[in-house]
Amino acid sequence: MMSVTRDQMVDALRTRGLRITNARRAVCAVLADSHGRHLTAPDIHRLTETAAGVALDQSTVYRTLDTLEESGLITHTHLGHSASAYHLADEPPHQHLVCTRCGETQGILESDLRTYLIEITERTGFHPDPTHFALSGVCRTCAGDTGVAADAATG
Amino acid sequence: MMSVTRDQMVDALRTRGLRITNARRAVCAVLADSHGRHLTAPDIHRLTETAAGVALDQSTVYRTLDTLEESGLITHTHLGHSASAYHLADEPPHQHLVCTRCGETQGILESDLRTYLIEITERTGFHPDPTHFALSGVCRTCAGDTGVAADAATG
DNA sequence: CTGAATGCAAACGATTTGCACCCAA
DNA sequence: TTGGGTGCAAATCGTTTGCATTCAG
Repeated sequence: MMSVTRDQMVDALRTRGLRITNARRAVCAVLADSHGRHLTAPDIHRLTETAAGVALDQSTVYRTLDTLEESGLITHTHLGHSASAYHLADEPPHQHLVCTRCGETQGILESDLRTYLIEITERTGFHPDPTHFALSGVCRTCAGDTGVAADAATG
Repeated sequence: MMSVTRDQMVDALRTRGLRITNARRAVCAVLADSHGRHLTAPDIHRLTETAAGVALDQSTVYRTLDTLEESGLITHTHLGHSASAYHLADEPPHQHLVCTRCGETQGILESDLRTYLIEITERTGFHPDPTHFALSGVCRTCAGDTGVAADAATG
């Protein structure tokens, strides 16, 4: 299942009447090549130079990410610690689960949370979007390690 | 329904063998007086001077908040934008719902999300703690304003 | 040619840290 | 008395901004 290519992203920008620059090509290339990993802005900044061979200023990276997000090509998620994570918008919507013990992040599809989303709306009238924030807790492995799962305390 | 008082917090610190200082008394006073509002560290810093009449250094505020959190008296939540929010730990555990349109934050009790929590654990083995991160979406009012609720897009 | 993008440098807001000084116990 | 706390100043990290320069269209 191939996701968007760099050229498709670039085309989308062109269609929007935006200019196609080396900076934008490089950032798109890095994101198109991210294979589902969550990259932070500093990550992307590094990778445009390392992987795409284009040295950009950090401000250009941030401005480009804003542009891509406004164009609907990417989204970002708050994982809590430090920088936020950027994804291709064409990945299936999912919520991130961050383990407070080992720090690992896994995803759960938004479609798997149907019951939850409906429950919140019924109780509060609020229509939730679980993709924008992570959810913390204790992952299967860490819970299994100690046999304790109840102390899913704030970390 | 009265929540913890400043003196109860201070006593808890004393019991833990920690020293009782003006700084700690002031921070506890501000928090005990927060009445469920979510205060950021900079808020608390300001309030210790404004409301408690004690001028503290910001680093002292952060160190004190860490101490209170380690002592189990408070918790913090990521609301996404800027600083994180601190609460008394004796408030019933709840997840924050942040509206991407009007910016308002409401809470939903963790106990009301039982189905959700169980569903996630069953599907992934992950034991979630919904209190540490907010959840974004569109609140009842904003959804009603436009009649549109489907575009609960990341904001 | 001309405004949209970029680079650069500096600012910003939240948070952290090293270190000398001070006060609670 | 003494080390746990504090203040101060500076550093760190992510992110933003003002402004002059450059380049895509």
